[in-house]
Amino acid sequence: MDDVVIALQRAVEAAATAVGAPGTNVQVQEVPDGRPGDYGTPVAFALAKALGKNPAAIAAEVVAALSLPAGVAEARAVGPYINFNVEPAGFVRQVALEPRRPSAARLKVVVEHTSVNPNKEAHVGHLRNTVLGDASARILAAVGHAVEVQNYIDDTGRQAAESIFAVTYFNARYAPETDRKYDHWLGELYVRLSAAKERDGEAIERGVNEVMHRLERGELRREVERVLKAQLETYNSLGVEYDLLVWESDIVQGGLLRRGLDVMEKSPHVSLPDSGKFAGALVMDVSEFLPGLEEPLVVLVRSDGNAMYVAKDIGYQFWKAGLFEGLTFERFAQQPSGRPLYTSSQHGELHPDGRSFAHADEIINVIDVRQSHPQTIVRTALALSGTPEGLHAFENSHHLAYEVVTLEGQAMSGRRGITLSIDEVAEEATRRARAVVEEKNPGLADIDQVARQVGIGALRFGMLKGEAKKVIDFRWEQALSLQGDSAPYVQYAHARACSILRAAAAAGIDQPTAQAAADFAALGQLEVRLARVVRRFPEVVEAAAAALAPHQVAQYALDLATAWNGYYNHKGEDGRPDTQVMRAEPGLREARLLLVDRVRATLAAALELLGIGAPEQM
RNA sequence: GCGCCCGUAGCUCAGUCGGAUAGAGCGUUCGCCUCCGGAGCGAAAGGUCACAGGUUCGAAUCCUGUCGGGCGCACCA
Repeated sequence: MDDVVIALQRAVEAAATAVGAPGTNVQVQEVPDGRPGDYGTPVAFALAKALGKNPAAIAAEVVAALSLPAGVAEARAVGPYINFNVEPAGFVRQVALEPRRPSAARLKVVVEHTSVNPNKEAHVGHLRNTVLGDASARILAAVGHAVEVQNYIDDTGRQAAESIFAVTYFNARYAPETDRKYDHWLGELYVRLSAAKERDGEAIERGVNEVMHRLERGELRREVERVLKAQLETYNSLGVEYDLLVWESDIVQGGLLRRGLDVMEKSPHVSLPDSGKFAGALVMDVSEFLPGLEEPLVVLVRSDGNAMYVAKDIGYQFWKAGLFEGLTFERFAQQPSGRPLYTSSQHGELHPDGRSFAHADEIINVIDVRQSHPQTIVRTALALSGTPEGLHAFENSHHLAYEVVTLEGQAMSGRRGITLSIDEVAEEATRRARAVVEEKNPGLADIDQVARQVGIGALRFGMLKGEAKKVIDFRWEQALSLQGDSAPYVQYAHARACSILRAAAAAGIDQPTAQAAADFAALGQLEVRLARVVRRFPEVVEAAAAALAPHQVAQYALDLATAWNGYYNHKGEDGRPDTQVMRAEPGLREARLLLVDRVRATLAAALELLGIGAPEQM
């Protein structure tokens, strides 16, 4: 059987043709609570204009001309609206047993996220990036894309150099047993070095510069890897995994920078002025694509011969789009789920384990909104390259910009000590969740795991439930809340459904048994309302993927949990519960059970897309 | 100065393509476990959707302007 909404759309279109308005675009939407009907359409408004009659009259006419599709019980004009009631039996049955899937896309999508400087522990601002990127990758994969997650390692930057130099400068030695986690330990040295610049600036400058040169030659890879591994531990503990680490030093040594510049140098927009402000530097004129800029010239290579970050990124983006090769890879680690993590490497191979990287149809860069300007310039370079591939990459690359996370209204700053690490927050979140689980459910077997799922879930959800372009001011009570608009609210709804299904299993009712015995005709309006929300899931996922907006999935999860909780607690006119599942009479019981099972699976799927666990008990 | 983003309940936020009475959570007040999990549910109170014009049968949503706030405009990244 066709999906009801699609069938209704077609039926109304046919009726519109019959009353003299062929080709009308019909939208069918859920009827707001308190109005008659399950689905409805405002199409009469549009027809009124075309046909020169009033909308209510048209609505009546269309109703008369309608031939109702299977599964729809009734159509009626409600003022200018045309509303429909579905047949509960068929509708709920379809929702429960024949879940729709998102339409299958099949593009290669490269998502770059995290990309934290490997010189200190990651903070909650990075958490937002990572969680947003991770959820986006999951959602894109859910609609059928082949997603590759890359994490860019800026190992040749000043920040990495300062941290590494700090170790020798302070003659520090890391003691794994007694010292803090390595990235925290190193981060502290980094801050100390910044402070020491006041009295010993010149020597530190010399030392840092020397380290930078060694980094560029890839000589200090082990040192960088050590911090990186500590950072990855943090992300893995949040349920975040990657496919590939791309090192900036490899981009340079592997020739991506050179090849990118070769392409750019052929562009008529790129020049090497021999006089003026930019004498001796390689500059790109972006005015054609970015008009109105005060300074339309962007430096790619400085007059001293050093490439700007933008130039390296251009090479990297070209490579992502498949304009050229240049990187080789090797296996780096096995991640908790078993998914292998690869890394770029000077002595790797092009196709390790038969894998192939980059060659993206679509490129998504998760990076904070303050980088919008340089991101735009990098993207513009793709267009200015003058190559068809570059133009294609330009059209298919997106900057997923998100606003910053502030701490009590203040911008985070490691140097000023205004910062909050992910590890610290995650630990506290888990601790709080554990206290609640112990109180509510003392005998729970895997309490540690559940506390993690709930605590980390709350944290992730807090980062994802709103739009990316809104600033998040981090506050403990809000970020770690276990009630209200939160992950635990959704998880609780899920656990509640699981509990009913456990009772069913104990009574010997499994899926096939339930399907054989279910009497969907016994269902009513309450089930239709719940099923209506369930039905929406695939379109929500599609929309979230198209808009790169994981918050739409988060909001949906809340909607579904609310609908389910409302159903669960519903009382009839006599004040007694009238939606019980296991205490309902046979037939009705099984039909409700199947719907509850679908609710459970949908809640779990929505949480999964957000990277949040769905414990069966909590 | 130029550019981008934001402004919806006391606070934090939802609100695809313009559609029905603008919805949640937190906080406040009241009610609900002799009923499958009360981390829940129901109800009350709380709104000139920043402001002013415009388009439209219809605007929180689209357009223009104004006012507030944030961010960005390096031979840094």
